[in-house]
Amino acid sequence: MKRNSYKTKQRELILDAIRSFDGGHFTVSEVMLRLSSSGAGIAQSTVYRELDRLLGSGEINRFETGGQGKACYQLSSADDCRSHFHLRCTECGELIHMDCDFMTSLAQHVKESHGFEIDPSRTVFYGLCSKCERRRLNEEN
Amino acid sequence: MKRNSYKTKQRELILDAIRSFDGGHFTVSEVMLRLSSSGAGIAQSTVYRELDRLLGSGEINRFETGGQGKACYQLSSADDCRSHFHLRCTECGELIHMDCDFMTSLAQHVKESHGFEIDPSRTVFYGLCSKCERRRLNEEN
DNA sequence: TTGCGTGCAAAGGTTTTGCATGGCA
DNA sequence: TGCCATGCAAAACCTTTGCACGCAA
Repeated sequence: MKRNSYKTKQRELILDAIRSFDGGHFTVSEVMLRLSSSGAGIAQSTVYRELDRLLGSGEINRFETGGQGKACYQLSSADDCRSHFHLRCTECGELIHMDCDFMTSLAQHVKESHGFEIDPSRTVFYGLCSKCERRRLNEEN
Repeated sequence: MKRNSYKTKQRELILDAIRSFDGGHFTVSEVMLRLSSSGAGIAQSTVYRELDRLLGSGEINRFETGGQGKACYQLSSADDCRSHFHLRCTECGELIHMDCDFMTSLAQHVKESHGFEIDPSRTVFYGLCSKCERRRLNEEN
């Protein structure tokens, strides 16, 4: 038997909690919150270890939230993530899915000119969405 | 008198240390190292507070290095930050700085076609560096 | 029975904060 | 003199790790 082979109640509960975010992003503390409000007494270290495992097997993705804050995770889904990139607004937090040929050539360019194989499923562009940029401009006046 | 008004020896020394990185990136601990090797006895909290101040006044930028590691800073210079993106290898963790015109047109495209203003200083591409990819290919055989 | 998984607590590392003292203006 | 800036240490925060016990197979 190798690792990741046991089916335990904790793993089931953690997966349930993760799925309850409906494909959206979540942090460790958010998972903990859902677990404890469901009455499950699961240690934080167990959550961290389980997320590491799911990360390793590709079942979830982890992206960076910026700053020294908490790590942000997301369930990977079949059609998701392989073919497109994500944009996250640093102001309102909205996650935008971007299917775009330009990105394909971007990955190609980075591969050819910089020898780096980009993984779109793990890459998030940070910046300002149009709504927040407009609002910010208005506030400046 | 408002804040940021006093000229102190510590500020001068910290600025000197920052400039000694020659426009390159640096972390708080690296700044501390240079300071202490110069014989300056400056508290870490002072460095943090000074960096916060410089960040607020726009004299330096902070970008996301990924993971829960240390924050990475860089002196802001007019030409630098527009085309400067980062690549992080998910295998070995190496952070690669990529100065590239292609990225400028990328940002332009995303802005025009998707209405999203990318902030290069906060965006990190994740994937495999050439070394790790080669190693992985070798291991598969 | 075997050894992976879990819980608990402590450790680890970076960043923040409180408070008394020091120093610029 | 008035206050901001500093130093020191403790706290806060997220994450990792060590170890003994529990439990799936």
